[in-house]
Amino acid sequence: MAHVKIQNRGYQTPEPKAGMLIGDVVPVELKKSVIAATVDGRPIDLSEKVPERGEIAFITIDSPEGIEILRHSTSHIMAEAVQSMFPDVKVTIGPAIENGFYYDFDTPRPFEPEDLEKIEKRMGEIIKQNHPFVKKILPIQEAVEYFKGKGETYKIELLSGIQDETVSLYTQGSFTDLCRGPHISSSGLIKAFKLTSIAGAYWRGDEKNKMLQRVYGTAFPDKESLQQHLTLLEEAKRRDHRKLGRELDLFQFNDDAGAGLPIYHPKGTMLRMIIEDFMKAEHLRRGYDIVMGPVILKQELWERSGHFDNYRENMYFTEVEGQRYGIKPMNCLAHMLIYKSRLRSYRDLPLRYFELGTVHRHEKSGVLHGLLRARAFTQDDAHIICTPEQLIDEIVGVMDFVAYTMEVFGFPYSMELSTRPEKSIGSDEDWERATEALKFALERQKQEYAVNEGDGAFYGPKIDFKLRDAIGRQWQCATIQCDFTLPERFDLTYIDSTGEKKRPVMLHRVILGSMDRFLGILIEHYAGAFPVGFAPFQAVVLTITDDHIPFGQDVLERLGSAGLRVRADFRNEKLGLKVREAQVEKIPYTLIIGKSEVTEGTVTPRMLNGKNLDPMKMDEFIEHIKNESSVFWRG
RNA sequence: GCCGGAGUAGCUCAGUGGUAGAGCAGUUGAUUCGUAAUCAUCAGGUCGGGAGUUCAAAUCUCCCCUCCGGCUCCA
Repeated sequence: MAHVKIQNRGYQTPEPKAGMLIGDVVPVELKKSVIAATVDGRPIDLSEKVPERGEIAFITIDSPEGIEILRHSTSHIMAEAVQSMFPDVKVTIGPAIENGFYYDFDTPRPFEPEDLEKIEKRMGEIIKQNHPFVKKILPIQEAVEYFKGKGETYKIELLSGIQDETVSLYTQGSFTDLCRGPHISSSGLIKAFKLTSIAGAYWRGDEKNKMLQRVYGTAFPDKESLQQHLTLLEEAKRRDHRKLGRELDLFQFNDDAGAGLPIYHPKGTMLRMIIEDFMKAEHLRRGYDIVMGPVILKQELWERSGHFDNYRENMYFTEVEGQRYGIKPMNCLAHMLIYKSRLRSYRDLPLRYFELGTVHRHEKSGVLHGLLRARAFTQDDAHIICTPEQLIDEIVGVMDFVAYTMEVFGFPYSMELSTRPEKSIGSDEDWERATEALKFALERQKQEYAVNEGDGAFYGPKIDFKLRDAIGRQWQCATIQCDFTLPERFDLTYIDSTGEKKRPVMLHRVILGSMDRFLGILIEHYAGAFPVGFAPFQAVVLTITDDHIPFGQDVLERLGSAGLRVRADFRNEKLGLKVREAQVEKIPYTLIIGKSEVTEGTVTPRMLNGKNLDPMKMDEFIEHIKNESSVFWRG
């Protein structure tokens, strides 16, 4: 046993001897929290024998790996509970996922919400019995026979895809599952779990396959962390932009208008306008030209671009006087036509066309989700047309733009490179070149990034940027997509320094992505309490009695003409009510006008945290707002 | 599109086959008030839409629309 090393992190570990199990060498201090181990990084059960050689490390229940194992084991317990309650249910797969686990079942009768409670209760009973998880290794053929006997056809299908000679089965209580492991040693270790929802899910994620019933749940090392997780879910509900959008009177979706088509109310429009104005100014500053294209373009143009073949099922079409038109799902076509409107020299390049372009995409009905997934939305879209030599610098320029914008809005983000998908156009060489360019730019900037194989757009590879919001959720916004195909299809050319006709390359890119979607993210990120910079109203003037209205009127006019977004509440109501309503509306500053303010000629700003600033002159308040508004100030 | 759940007043919700309800919001009136809800008054509904069963449907059945949670897809 001289070759076994135990990573003990300062704990006293028993000397490994022949015949000992991994569980036997766990330091006494860790007995309660260790649920599995690794040998040379390979996960392994505590019930395995200590190996001849290798380095053993322990996985505790509160580590990320430990929690994953705990959840995976809990999914087995759930499958046991389900099968004991509904014997004609076939089991399929049940992995741990981010924040929980699920198990997919093929059941003749769909589960109902009430079933969740019953399953939970049964799971509680099973856990109380504290059955050990027992691993058994057997030849594949024996495993096939075993599951055949049980009628578990999905397991047989899974086995047919496994190349190894042997597989492992785990048994706890009355339930045996095909599983790689590892698992917790005994079901009694599950201290806190909850089943959260039921959903349909296709077998192996393919919509051609049968739809199974998926039960979602989660498990935690202790009750407190489970409660913390449930509180976070509540918090997400509280921030839901669909709810806040209605409460704050920002926008609506209307059955009569159509699903997925946002309608912006005055305050929502103001919010968008402020952000759009900022984006326009920033694009001009960075050498973009602002352009505008029509919403519908002839179908033949979409055929030429490849959208008709590759994107048709997502497009709306219309016919006027026998002429077919496609409603744009992307903004590139008009931009191509602008480029082609005259002969271009290499001296003109790069050309950067920016459009706040409103597009329509026919998204499947089940995927709509407020502003985050709509059928009409406006992109902060640009197409950069440049020489192949300029490509890398242009990509870096966009990356810099994204970095700046994310900083302005206060979002951290990460990056992903997506490569060629199955359904795509263009030559292998072009794809290779484009992918290399993106990779090179990322590496030149020394940026960390993940790779998503096969996840590119149909016309080219892309870099996606994912931002992280206040409660840790990730959202995709910015994207840079390389395109060698559209310049080809539209025969874009420029004259280079030798007088020769050359083919330019093109980048599609967005920074915020969809303005609508970004707005939804902002609403959830700030829980509706927007920073002064882009809050629809920055201040509301409240009078205490009618005597204070004339001065209140002065304040309103003075601040308004200075460029502040301010409104008044001069109603004959008690101050408490007016303060409450301003608070509920989440207006950053409430300016209360009473006797002393009228006499002193000041305003006393109350903030959303309930605290007051010292009374100040109006000019001081204007300056205060100006400073706080940062890049959004346009006064 | 698929699976499950839901749709009752502007909003949040109660109402399981027998006369549609509450709170908030709204109206009108009184109150002139110093930091999260003053009191009273009146009004408000093709119970998502259509068809069917029944003496009788918000309630039962079928079709459609929309929303919610997922799957697939995606900004």
